[in-house]
Order: sequence, then structure tokens, then C-alpha cells
Amino acid sequence: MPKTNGTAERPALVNSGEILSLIATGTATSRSALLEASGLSRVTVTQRLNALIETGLVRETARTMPSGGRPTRVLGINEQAGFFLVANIGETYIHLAAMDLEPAIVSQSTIPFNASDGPAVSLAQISDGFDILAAKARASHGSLFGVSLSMPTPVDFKRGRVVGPSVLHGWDEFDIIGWLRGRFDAPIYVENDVNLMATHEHRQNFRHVDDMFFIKAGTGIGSGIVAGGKIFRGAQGAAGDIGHIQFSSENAPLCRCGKLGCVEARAGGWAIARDLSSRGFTAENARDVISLVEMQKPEALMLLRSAGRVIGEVASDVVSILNPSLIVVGGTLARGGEFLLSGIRELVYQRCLPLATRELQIVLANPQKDSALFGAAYLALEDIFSLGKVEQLIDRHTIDRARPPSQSGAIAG
Amino acid sequence: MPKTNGTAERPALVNSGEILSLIATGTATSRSALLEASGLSRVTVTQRLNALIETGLVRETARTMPSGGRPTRVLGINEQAGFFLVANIGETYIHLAAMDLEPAIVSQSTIPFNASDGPAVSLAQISDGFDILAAKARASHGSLFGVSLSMPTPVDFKRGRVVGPSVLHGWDEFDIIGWLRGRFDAPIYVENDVNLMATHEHRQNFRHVDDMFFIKAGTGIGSGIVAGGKIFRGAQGAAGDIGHIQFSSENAPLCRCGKLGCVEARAGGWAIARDLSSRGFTAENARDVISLVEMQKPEALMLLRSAGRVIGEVASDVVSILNPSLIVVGGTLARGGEFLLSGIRELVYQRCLPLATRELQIVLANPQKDSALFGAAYLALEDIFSLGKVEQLIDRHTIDRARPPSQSGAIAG
DNA sequence: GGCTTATTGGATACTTCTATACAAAACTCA
DNA sequence: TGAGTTTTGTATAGAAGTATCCAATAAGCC
Repeated sequence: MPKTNGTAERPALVNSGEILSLIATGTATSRSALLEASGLSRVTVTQRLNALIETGLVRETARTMPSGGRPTRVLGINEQAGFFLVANIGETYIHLAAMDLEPAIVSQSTIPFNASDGPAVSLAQISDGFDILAAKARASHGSLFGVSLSMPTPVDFKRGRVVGPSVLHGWDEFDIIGWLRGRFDAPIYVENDVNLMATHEHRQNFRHVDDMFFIKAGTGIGSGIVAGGKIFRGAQGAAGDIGHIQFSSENAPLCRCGKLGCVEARAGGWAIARDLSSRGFTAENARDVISLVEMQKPEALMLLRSAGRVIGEVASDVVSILNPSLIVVGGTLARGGEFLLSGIRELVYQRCLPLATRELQIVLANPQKDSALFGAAYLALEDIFSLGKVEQLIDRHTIDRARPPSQSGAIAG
Repeated sequence: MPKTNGTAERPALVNSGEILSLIATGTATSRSALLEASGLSRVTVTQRLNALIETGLVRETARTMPSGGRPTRVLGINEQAGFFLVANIGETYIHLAAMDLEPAIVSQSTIPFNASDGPAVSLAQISDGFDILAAKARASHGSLFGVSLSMPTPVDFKRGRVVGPSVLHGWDEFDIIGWLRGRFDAPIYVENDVNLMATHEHRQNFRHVDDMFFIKAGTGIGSGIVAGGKIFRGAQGAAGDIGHIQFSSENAPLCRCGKLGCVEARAGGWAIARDLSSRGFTAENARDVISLVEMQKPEALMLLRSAGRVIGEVASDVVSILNPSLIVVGGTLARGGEFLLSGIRELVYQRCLPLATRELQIVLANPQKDSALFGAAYLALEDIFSLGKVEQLIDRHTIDRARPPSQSGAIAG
């Protein structure tokens, strides 16, 4: 007896998940590549591919790839077959967006964020904002494929919770996924913002780099580890917490965390702002620091370069421990360009053994404001299209399509 | 047309690799577990399993597991179906062994090692030693399944070469795998000894820990990273090189590597021996240090504890960066027990955020001399039985068995 | 000992996938 | 323009795997 789900009337769809996964992840984007990658026969691949194209999930793109003979048609997922709802929770605002499967932003909005409101209130505000974006997106982009949240705190990814004390009082151990499941009928993801920025940078610009280290130098300092092409999270999801590594020395500055001499207290945006303030400038955070840097104030340049050396000190530890082939420096301070980078490079090349540095690249991230949003979309995208879970997506999609031909416009609120 | 290989006459063997892999890796060790894990039907599993048992690769063990009804028979690979040749290259000696698939040592030998001989001479000596061990092993343990080498230097695992300048002059970039392929017709592996010790410790005692950090504190200091259950090697295979992380401070000691203030120059066995010598003791290496510790010499105890604090300093960096759930301390200095461990614990708990330490365990490794050998065996074992490669093994094994006629002439077919 | 439970083996009809061959399509290059 | 090359589609027979039913087996439990 066939399964009692969306694939019931389409036998060829039953096992087509593998094909969809290969296309979505970019592992195989032509019919012949699919043949090789899947190990299936041409008959089977053709059959399943046609079924997928029929559902609208996959389409033939206009592009072709030269082969010597008849060029191969490039396949891709139809970016408009579904959409994600993503949110980036910042310090004082929340950035919401509906994103297609490219991923690209379809529509977006911003709402104020008050950390003291607690999770239930803020999640309700986010959900309300999502509802508005979803109503628009549903008209042009099919159904909701996933919800993905970027948090400015450590997150236990598996459990979908903020962990450890942080600026977000009341969020610690709050069941975010559980709460959102009550409002949205789709897979839900919660992840730390730095890991998402690292994901975006990797997928967008360095997809073929196996081991990458991403440093976010902003008001605070954090990092994301890409090991074997995947985000490495550690036991509690706290991996990459380089901001509070301590260096012992005399007159170690006091950190926000209560310890002395943390990296962040020496090189974070707030620490540089602190030092600039004591020299008579007005600066509170990383953005203020960068403004002064852009005005070419010598004190700001000097302090930024010196911050680079501090970050370079941790970076050299990381290089010794992880031996990445690429370090990407992002965050607000990265807008300071070479003034920051040169200090990092200096320390890494000074301290690390040549074996680890001879093929090491240290570069700036693309300054992009929505990096965490894109990372959040990639996270959802890749999980949803992963081998074990695609079949669910296919079911979901075919059922949704079977329902209304959706011509009549308005959606009630 | 059937494949023209060892499985030609046994159709049921053709796709039985998955079954074998599941059993060998311990993922599924009973018939019902195999059914679930493989997703195949019982008929197919039974058929393939029988084929595997017939070849002698798999056998039913005497053990059973209670189930409420008829207990399930526990399956396992037949440890005597094949053997590995493994070698651990030390500073002045090479430890050779033939190991079964348990893995357990079948027979062993030791030959002197002279680093200045160069790779060709030493590899020839190793191969000669292997030949003797193999001749014995072949009589009782089937055919050679793999050759695995443990090196006291950084190794680029993928390319099978020693990389970076080290104590082993002439070995840098020498094609070890290529050389050994001329002598042995089996897969060949070369890996750094610390990674192998970490592998052994993980597989033997902490198989279900995902993220583990292994510190080898001996004459030198190194480490092995287990991330997601697998050894993490980094871009050049140089990951885990914590011995040469520098701490800036006044009167930083000079390291063997030419830099100032490396961890090894502060806390390595040779550094403690150096400090003990300057206090009138006779000590050259980690073993000498431990002898003095075992004699309860206060100076030795003090220096060991202080070395623990230095190691703890790097360990705390590692905890911040990787967030492991377990740190295992091995190597000769670990024989100093709590005197070493307490210093490590002290610094880690002092420096790291509670989130990262609240479930962190810091323990001593089992003091076992052959740790690297076992690690080398596990390395070969797991690769050979991995999903993509088992089929080759089956071919190889069935051909080998078909060749030497045990009784007389032809096998009925 | 009988009852229950769960594993294990085997036979059958049926579904799914493959191998193979042939044909058409779409590009390059001379 | 036509030959060469590779991709793509489809029909067919046959191989491989599954579902299902029935039966035997080996424990624990009362």
C-alpha cells in the first residue's frame, strides 16, 4: 500500500528526495552529474526528475554547460517554490525578512527590540512581523519552508535554546523552538549570529574551503568555526568563544564578563571606544570607532591596529590548534580594513610555525549588513534539503500545492 | 554481466558491503539492528549476512542480548579473518606489530631506529620486520588488510607524508605511502602519533563522546582533536599543535623550535628536566622527571604542578575555542597523576566561562604503552570497513580465500 | 510445564530499478 | 553544411529487493 501522504498519487516522487537533495545542495546540477552522484540508472533519474519538475520544486535553468557535444542543461531548485522567514535579533532592533530559496531577500522589515521584555513578548512581536511578511510571500513564493532565528548570544543549536547568562535576561534556557512551533507549521532553527555570519561567508564566497575560521570583530568579539565544510559547535554550542580568552599581564583591563584581561576588554569595539573616550573622543561602540578611523584620527588608527595585534594573538592560538586554511575577518571593526588586518597578520605570521601559515589566507569579509540573515537562510535551506529530511519537504509541498490554486488575494490577519 | 571480481560466483555478496560496514563499525550488531539500520528487508539482510558468514568475515558470537522474547544473537566481525601490520616510530626504536581485527596484538617486535638513516633505509627495515610478522600472522589470520604507520611528526594524512621540518631529517615530503605500496599489496596509512593516541583513547574508552580533546604531555607536548567523533586534522594535518603556542612574558625560556616562551619550553618533559638539572638533579626527559616525581622529590612535584598550570593555560584556550565535553591527558607526564591534573583543572576552571566548563570532564588517559599502535589499527580498520570501501575488501578477501586450496583442487560451483 | 514475547528462516507474488539498445537532440569544429 | 560528440528520452526484458504470510526457535514469567 502506498504511503498516505502527498506523494500518494505520484509514485515517481516517492524516492526522489535524493535527487532533490543533490540539486539543492549543488552537489549535482545536471542530469549526467545526477546519474553519477546518485548511482541510479538514467531511467530512474529521468522519471524522478520529471516528477520533481512537475511539482515546481526543480526547474531547468536557461544556463547550459559545454561538454564537447550537446551541452548539459543546468538544473536548479526553483527559488520561488517556497520561502523562509528569518530574523536577526540585534541589540536594539530585530531585522525580519522573507527569503526565497536562492537565498535572496523577498521582503523585509525592522522592529524595535527591548531585551528586558523577555522572550515571550519578543517572540510574539517577531511572529506578528513574520505573519505580515508571510502573507505577501505566500502569493508569489509558495509555502513556508522554514523559520530561522539569529541570536546575539550562545545558542545550544540542538535544543534550540539560548544558553549561559547573557545580555538577554530571561532568555536563558527558554524553549524558543517550542514556542515558535505554536505559531508556525515548519521546521524551526535557532543559531548564534556569529556562526550564521560564518556560514554565509563560507557558502557565498569560500564554498570549497574545508577549514575556515571566521572572526567577528564588532563591539564584542566572537568567532565561528567551519570544520570539514560544516559549522563546528562543540558540546554546548559554545565553540568559538574567543572574546573571553584571557592573557595574563599587568594592568589587565576589566571585562564586561567580570574577568580581567579578556580579548574583548583589550580589542573589542567597546574597549577601543573606552580608550578613545579617555583620550577625549566621543565613542561608545564599534561604529563610533570606525567613524573616527574613517576620519583618519591617528589615535583611532593606532588603537585599531593595536586591537588587530590582540586579535592576532588569539588568531595565532587558533591557527596552532585548528590549522585552518583561511581566516575571514568580519564585523564592524573589519570596516577598518588593513589597519585591523595588518595587526592580525603580524602576530599570526610571527607566532605560528611555517607549516601552518604557508598556505594560510587572512582576508576581510564582504561588508554586508544582512550576513546573519543569509546565514540563517542557508542553515534552514541545507537542513531542509538534507538527505534524511527532503522527503518530508516533498510531501509538504505537494500537499500545499494540491490545496488552493491561490488566485483570490486577501489573507485575513 | 556480473562484475569480474571475487564476488562473481556469489551474487548475494555483491551489495553486502553495507551490512559488513554496519557490523564492523559497531553501528548494528544484531540481525534486527541491521534491519533497522540498513533499511533493507529481512530477506535481503539474511541473504547477505549468510554470504558474509560463509566467507568467514562475519560470525555469530556466543553472546546474546535479552529482548523480552527470544534473545538476539550478537554478530561481530571474525577477528581472525585478516590482520594489520602496524608500526610506531619512536625516537630511538620502532615498535612493530601484527594486529587482528579486534584490534588486538597478534605478535610484535622492536627494531632500533636511527633518524639519520633517512626514510628509504628505515622503511626497508620496517618492511623486513613486517614480512616476518606477516608470515606468522598469515597462517592463523587470513590475509593482510592494511598497513598503518605512526609518526612522531606532523603528517599530511591525505597525502601520506611527513610535513614540516622536524627531528626526522630527510623524511619531509617523502612519499611514504608510495614507497610502501611497492612492498605491500594493501591500503596504507600514515598518521601522527598523537592523533592515533587520541583515536585509541576515544574508541576504547569514550566512544560516545562527540567532542574530545586529547593532550599528550611527554617530553614534548602535542594534542589530538576529536570533533564529531572523528579526528580533526586541519588543512595541512597540523591541527592540535599546542606545544608551540607562545605566551608573552618576561624571561620567556627558549624553545627547541627557536621561538621564545612556547608551551613546550615551559611545561614539556625536557623543560622540566632542564629546570630540575639546574637544581642539581639528573634528568633529561619526561621519564626521568616522572622517576623523580615517583620518588616524591618536592622540587619535581612543584615543577610538575606548575607545568600543569601552563598546560591548563592552553587547555583553557582550547576549551574556549572548541568547547569539548572531555579533556583526556596522556603521555609520560600523565603518570604524575593529580600533580599534573590539578594544575590543568585549576586554570581551566579559573579562565573559562561556566557555560563551557559545567559539563566538562578532565581525566587521565589509561597509561598504555601501545596506545599509538592501537590507534593505528583503529584507523586502518575504520577506513577499510567504511561504506565506500568495504566492497573492495570483500573482493580481496574472497579472492584470497579462493586461491590457496585448503584441501584439494576445485571448489564446487 | 504452559504462556508470552521476540527473533530468525523461508516461500511466494509483487514492485522497483537496472541494463541495454535505439533514437533524437543540441552543440562544436572543420 | 555535415561529421563528430555528448546529452537526453524511451521501450523492453530481466534482475534485485520487498511485503507478507507462515513456521520454528529460544528465552523469561507465572
